[in-house]
Amino acid sequence: MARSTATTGGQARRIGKGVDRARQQRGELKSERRAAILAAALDEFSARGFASARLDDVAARAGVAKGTIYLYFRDKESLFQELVRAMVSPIVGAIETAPLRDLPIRAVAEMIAAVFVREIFATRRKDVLRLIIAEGPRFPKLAEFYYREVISRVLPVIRARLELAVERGELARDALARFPQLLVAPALMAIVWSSLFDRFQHLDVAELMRAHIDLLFGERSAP
Amino acid sequence: MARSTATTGGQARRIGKGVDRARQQRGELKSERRAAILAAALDEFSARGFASARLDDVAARAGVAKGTIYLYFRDKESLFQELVRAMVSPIVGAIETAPLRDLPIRAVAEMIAAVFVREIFATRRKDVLRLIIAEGPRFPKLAEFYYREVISRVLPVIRARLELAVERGELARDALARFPQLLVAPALMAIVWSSLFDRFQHLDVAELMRAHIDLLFGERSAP
Amino acid sequence: MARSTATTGGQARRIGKGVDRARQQRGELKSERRAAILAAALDEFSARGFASARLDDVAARAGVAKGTIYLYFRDKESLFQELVRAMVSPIVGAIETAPLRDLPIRAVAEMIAAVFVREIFATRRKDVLRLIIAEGPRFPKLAEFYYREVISRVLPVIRARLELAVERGELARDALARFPQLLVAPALMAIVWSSLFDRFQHLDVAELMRAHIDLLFGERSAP
Amino acid sequence: MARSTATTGGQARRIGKGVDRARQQRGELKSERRAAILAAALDEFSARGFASARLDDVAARAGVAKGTIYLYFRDKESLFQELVRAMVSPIVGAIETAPLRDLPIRAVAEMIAAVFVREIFATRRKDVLRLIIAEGPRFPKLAEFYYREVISRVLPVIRARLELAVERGELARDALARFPQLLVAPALMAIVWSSLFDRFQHLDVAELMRAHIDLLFGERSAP
DNA sequence: GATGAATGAGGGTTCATTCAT
DNA sequence: TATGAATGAACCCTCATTCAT
Repeated sequence: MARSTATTGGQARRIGKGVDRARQQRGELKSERRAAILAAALDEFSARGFASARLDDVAARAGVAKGTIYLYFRDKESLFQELVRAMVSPIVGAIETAPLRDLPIRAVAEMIAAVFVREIFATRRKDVLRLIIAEGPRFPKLAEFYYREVISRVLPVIRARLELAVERGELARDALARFPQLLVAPALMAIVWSSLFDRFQHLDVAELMRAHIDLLFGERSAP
Repeated sequence: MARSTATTGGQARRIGKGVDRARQQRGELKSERRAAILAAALDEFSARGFASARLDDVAARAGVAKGTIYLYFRDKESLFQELVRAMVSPIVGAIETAPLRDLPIRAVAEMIAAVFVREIFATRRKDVLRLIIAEGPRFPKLAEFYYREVISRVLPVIRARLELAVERGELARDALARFPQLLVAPALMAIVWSSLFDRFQHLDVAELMRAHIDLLFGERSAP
Repeated sequence: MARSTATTGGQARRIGKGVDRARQQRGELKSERRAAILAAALDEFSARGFASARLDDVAARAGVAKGTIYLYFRDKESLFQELVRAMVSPIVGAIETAPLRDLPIRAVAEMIAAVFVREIFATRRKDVLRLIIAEGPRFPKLAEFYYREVISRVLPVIRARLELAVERGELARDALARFPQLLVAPALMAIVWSSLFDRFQHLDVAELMRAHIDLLFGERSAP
Repeated sequence: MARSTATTGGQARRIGKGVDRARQQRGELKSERRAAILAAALDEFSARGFASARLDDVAARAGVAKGTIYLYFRDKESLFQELVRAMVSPIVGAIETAPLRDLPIRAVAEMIAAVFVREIFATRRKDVLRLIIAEGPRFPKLAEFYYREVISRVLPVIRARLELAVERGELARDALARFPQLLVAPALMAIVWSSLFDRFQHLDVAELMRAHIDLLFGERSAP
């Protein structure tokens, strides 16, 4: 969140005027504030849901006045949408650009599982996904955004690789290629389970994903 | 929903006076009203979520006055909880009492899938599950109820049968027995996908479940 | 405003049941409440203008809770529009149905002046007119309503009578017939003057109107 | 608007140094900014009324930052008052210093009408008058200012001339002398009508004023 | 039991004003 | 002097809940 300091600090290194430093600091302050509001919004929306979250609380948590939120976001819904966008957008590239063709299909699945566990389940993005699942039906634009930016970009790539695996004989059946959703269903289960039932019965998500892959591709080789 | 008729009819069996008939009719009326309110609540909660649903709309849809809701339910949250209870409770028995031991493990899985598609996905219970997924984090009691009444009763039964399958050699691996969640993850995917993305890309849920079972147990035999 | 009591009392005379009396009283209460809110709104809008008037104050003045206003009016603007309509509508008939043709033109003018002084200037309608003048430019619908309901119905009647006066030789010039606005301009002056300058210099409006008529039609005959 | 340039230019006449030129230019800039803010304020106040006008919009229209307004005016109300003062003050002199005694009374009335049409109705001053009429009741100081600066200076002059006309036999009646408001009532009508009803029915104000004078003083002589 | 008018606390949003730069 | 980000009081409107009838 405060990484920008280093970045812009590097850019402004040799300028050194007061005015520029002020401008630079103002720019930093602005994006820091924006980030603080987004972080606070994620906390509040996660804890209470969109409708019940109060901008008063978001502002207090972000350490700004209520009106300040409206300097950065048009309204509550806008804040929500931008929060989702900001968290979701960076994640797509990883899979899209991965060299899926050159790995064995099992390694592909393991990579996807690992990315999910490391980049989503272990981070705040898990909460964002939960929000999308929970609020999507009431925010058609949100669901559409997620479909367009994530589902429609990631799923075809996975399906293509699965079809290739069928052609290559890596997979005996085309079931997975026809329903790539089956490959990621356990990830969804992990998110829902953890938010609802983990306090009653802990679910080891990394192990769940491994078991899933074992089921699909046979026992794993020696680690 | 109209099952209550039979129940109260039984109680009033041997009385048969006009007054009692009135009382009986009143009893029927009462439970019909209650059912109407619950049905309307499901519609509204499904469409707008718990926080955004308005009791005004629930009352209008149920054809009663707003105050009447409070004659049957303590408050909005109570209505929500009782709605979930009323819809969830009847479903557990089916699996609990099924003769799982006597069926091949694949047939067990097929039965579970069939029950899900027929009794949940094709009914309003799908919406109830969606509500639990979406609102559970904000209603710990609700999540607990669902865990206690459904998860903790159904999952051990399934797991026991899966463990038996491992013992019997029906299953080569214990992955599914260790994580019976993997067996039902596609059902969760079906519910979430249908509520978020079906308008962009339809998902044939029955076929999804079949493909899932093929993956787990090998190609299906001739029907 | 409380005239409705007599009316409905007459209708319900011979029924005399508690239920009906309750219903009757509820109806009365409703229209009394509505009237109280309208009266309070007139006070507040007059004193502070539309934008600065606070519905909190309207509610307090009417002796109801803030939310109650919304049971009777959609929103603040609606309350304002209905206030104007309720006060303006009853006044048109008087001139429209008066037997203008049978009176000398001077008597017609005196009647109009008398109606203005008695029914508008001496009543709350004066404040309503002031509101229309002040807020009309920001409420095109309001100006249109007033034009349609009052101006376009009253002015042509007056003009027709003035044209008849020219034909009959009652008037030497057609100036007034071409610009009937000139006949009522002093009424406008009275309203504006009284709201702005009366505390500095009192304007005797009845005498102003008489002087106006003297100027137009010559010295008045013995009263 | 740019008259201030001449004024401050006169002060700096004999100095002529660079510094002073800078100071002079700064002075010009200052009063230009002030003028720009006043012009923008007139636009916004006219379009939306005092309470609904936003200083944000005034600043944007004037091409300055919001805070800059507060360098020139104490607060929103102050800006409004000074706007009215700046626009109203210059107009009084014209009538006060006109050689009313030497013109026939009809010519006096024609002059007043001409000044109104040319200097007020055809200019932004019309909007200022409309603002005074609309907002005066909520701004006692404003009404007082206008009464003191305009009404109490212009009306007595007109009245005196009308009384002289009665003495001289130019007027048969003293009605106009007793109520000089009657002379200017059509001007008020013109302003109000144009702001409310002109889109439904256009009013030819010049012709209205001519008809008014015809009514008061008889048919006009050949032009 | 049933009604629905009434309540009033609560929250989203606006905007005049301030002040650090 | 000029800026414009920040503030927070104010206000409209909603809606769960109550209660007289």
